[in-house]
Amino acid sequence: MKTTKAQTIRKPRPTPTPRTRGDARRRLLTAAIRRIRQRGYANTSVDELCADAGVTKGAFFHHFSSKEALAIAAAEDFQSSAMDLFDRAPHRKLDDPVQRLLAYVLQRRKLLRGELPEFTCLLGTLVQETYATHPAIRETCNKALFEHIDWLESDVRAALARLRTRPRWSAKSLAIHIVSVLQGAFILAKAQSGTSAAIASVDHLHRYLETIFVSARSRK
Amino acid sequence: MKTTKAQTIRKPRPTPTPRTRGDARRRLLTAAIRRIRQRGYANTSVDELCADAGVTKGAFFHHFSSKEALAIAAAEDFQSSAMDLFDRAPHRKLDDPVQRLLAYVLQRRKLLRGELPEFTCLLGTLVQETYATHPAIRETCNKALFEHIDWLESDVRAALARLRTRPRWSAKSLAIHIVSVLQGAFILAKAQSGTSAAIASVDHLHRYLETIFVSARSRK
DNA sequence: TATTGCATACCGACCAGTCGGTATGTTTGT
DNA sequence: ACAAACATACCGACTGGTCGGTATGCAATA
Repeated sequence: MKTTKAQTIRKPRPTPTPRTRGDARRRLLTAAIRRIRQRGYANTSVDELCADAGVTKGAFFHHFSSKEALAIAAAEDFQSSAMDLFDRAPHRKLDDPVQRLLAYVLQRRKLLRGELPEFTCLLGTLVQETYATHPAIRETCNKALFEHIDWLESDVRAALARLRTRPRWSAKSLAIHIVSVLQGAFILAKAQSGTSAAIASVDHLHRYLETIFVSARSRK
Repeated sequence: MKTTKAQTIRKPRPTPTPRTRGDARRRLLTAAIRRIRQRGYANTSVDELCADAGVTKGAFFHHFSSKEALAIAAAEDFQSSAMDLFDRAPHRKLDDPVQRLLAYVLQRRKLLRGELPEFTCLLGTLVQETYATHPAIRETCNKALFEHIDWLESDVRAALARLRTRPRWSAKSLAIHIVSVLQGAFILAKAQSGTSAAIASVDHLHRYLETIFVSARSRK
């Protein structure tokens, strides 16, 4: 097991590595977010991920202790990117919380025009596959999903405050419903290989919100 | 590689197989429907499935040409069982299509009280994981999902006929939305390891249907 | 006795993770 | 100012084990 001479001297120049040093982690995360959304967690191998990211296995296990650890990091990264995307949207500056909510739904509707692996949710994909076998991943996805729900809830709460009569359901339950519809829409889009069903469902969600907050006249 | 005599004579009594002959296919389907819902397609191995079903690999590949073929058969079987379950429910005999729809949603809500691998949808789980890699599975799930949607659509259509004013959206779009909400609810249930979020979402769906078909006074 | 319905043994491909090693900074003692 | 000492980033061959699928045999039924 000591050094065999033949092994010690391998190649004079293994790779000149023209790529910038230090971005392997970022590249792996990006590759994972794309790949897992497209092919699922179990069906994505570490080798594929490395090839995708243009790094080696050594780099992978230098930055992540396991495949599961990468998935967890990817879920967290995905969530923070998503929050950025939705929180920086111009309609966020609207004064009316009802308008903010409706604009959010329309923003998501617009996103459906892109490609499938771009608009689908990593969290939903991941958790569906791993909830029973990888508790740590499940918990991370749950946390991220409810972070988003909480974020929505504050707008729902503000919108509810403008209603004349208090409904029997909570602000949180409606925030949950919004996320639920979106997740379901993604599944139908995958089944269809198209977005017409997803759009139809999101449109109904939009109408539901209008019915609640607009048709029922607001206090203003 | 020809037969070695020592291999030919193995054990005098390999297994008396007390199990009834001829049910291996059924057992494999049942095992697959449970297991894939719980652990996903890629993470379910043929060996596990065989162990679960109490059959051997030989039996597996006698009945199914591949793992993919089993998944397709399981999806079809799952769909026909589900149709049975919902179509034979007592509330199906109600005259009012609106009541039938509301009762359907309540039935699904009630199912959420069971265990996760029992009420979740094999089709949604399967298609999310395989849509990009197994076109045949995707297509089967799509077909099954839209069979269910079509089934719902006929009630929606009948319910719409009772409304005074025709809405701008189609009967099919609402049927799609119903399925979408349910699929989303399953994802949240998996993330939560609980059903409170799923129930909240299904309740909003129920209220939406009421708003459309009940609150808006019907022609009767 | 032929066909169907399994059982057992096995195979090559692939997979997550390891390990010995190198290349490139960064800090520190002099 | 400079080099030794250390730390970080990365490389890629290798391993033990698992996977889907195959080859072959045999027992029960028709």
